[in-house]
Amino acid sequence: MPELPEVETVCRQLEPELEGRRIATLEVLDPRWCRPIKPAELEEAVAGRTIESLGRRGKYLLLGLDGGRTLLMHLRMTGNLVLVEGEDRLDPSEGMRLYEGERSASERHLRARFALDDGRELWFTDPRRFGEALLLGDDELDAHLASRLGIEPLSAQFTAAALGEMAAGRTVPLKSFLLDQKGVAGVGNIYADEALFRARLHPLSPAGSMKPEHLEALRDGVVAALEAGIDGGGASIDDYRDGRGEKGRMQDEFLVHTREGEPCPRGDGTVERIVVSGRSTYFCPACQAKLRRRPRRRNRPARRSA
DNA sequence: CGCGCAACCTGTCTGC
DNA sequence: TGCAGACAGGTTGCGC
Repeated sequence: MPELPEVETVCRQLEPELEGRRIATLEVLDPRWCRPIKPAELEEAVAGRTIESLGRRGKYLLLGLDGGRTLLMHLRMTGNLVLVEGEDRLDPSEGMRLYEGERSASERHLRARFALDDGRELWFTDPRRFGEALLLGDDELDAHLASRLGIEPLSAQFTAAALGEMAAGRTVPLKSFLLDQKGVAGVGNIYADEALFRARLHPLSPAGSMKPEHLEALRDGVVAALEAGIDGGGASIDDYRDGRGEKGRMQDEFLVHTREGEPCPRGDGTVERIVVSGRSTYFCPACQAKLRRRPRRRNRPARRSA
């Protein structure tokens, strides 16, 4: 679920609220949340620390603590990080009335809870339990991230040339290419589809088949898709909630993702769904032309002039 | 090395 | 209504 725009939204909302706050206690309710270390160990290491920053790298959230350590969190498919207070505590996301003693969905799925020094709480909820947290020293942090993540797509380093270097010689479909976090960090299934549509590129085109104009288009498409996601406050297809427990609006703005059978926004054709490396993939076959695999230039016969 | 796919989990929806 | 099966935003590790 949460891709770069969703994580960025949470980050922007919570950073000003959390910066400078002291963590009174941390309670880890699900041991697999912080595996391999034991909940008690993490709770002790985090309690009493002051939050210096909340940042994002790819789809990771980085909670910077005093003492030179960072709590790295990943929401995976269904994780949420929500600041709750007072009455909201019953259920920050649904506003449902509960029977006496009944636990809300958020409470049932609560994996970890930070109590802050101002009485508010930061909840990590996650129905599917894929989400994770890891406490790292600043030196380990860099190595950990560097081995997993490539270029930040909203940074100046993300150029058509850089994209070309990554794609050179690759036969993977463009869709899979975009999903690889070691290339472009933060693009997931939703924004890969949206970026390819914007770039007018077919999801099955081999990554190495892109010419300079395609690389430009893809760079622009990725940036535009991600910025639209951030502007829309993220996409809530199902579980995603922002840092305040609210749904995003981006799901109403999708150009092709989840729009199977609907007319192409450019009016060119009908959106189709295919499966690429196991993931649902939506595109318009009329305006996203499939590129031919680039032939290796070897013994190319001289072209005849017409 | 590059690539595709199953596995990790739970919840929800569809079709019989 | 009940139940089996498919499917879901991500990442990792394994096999080819």
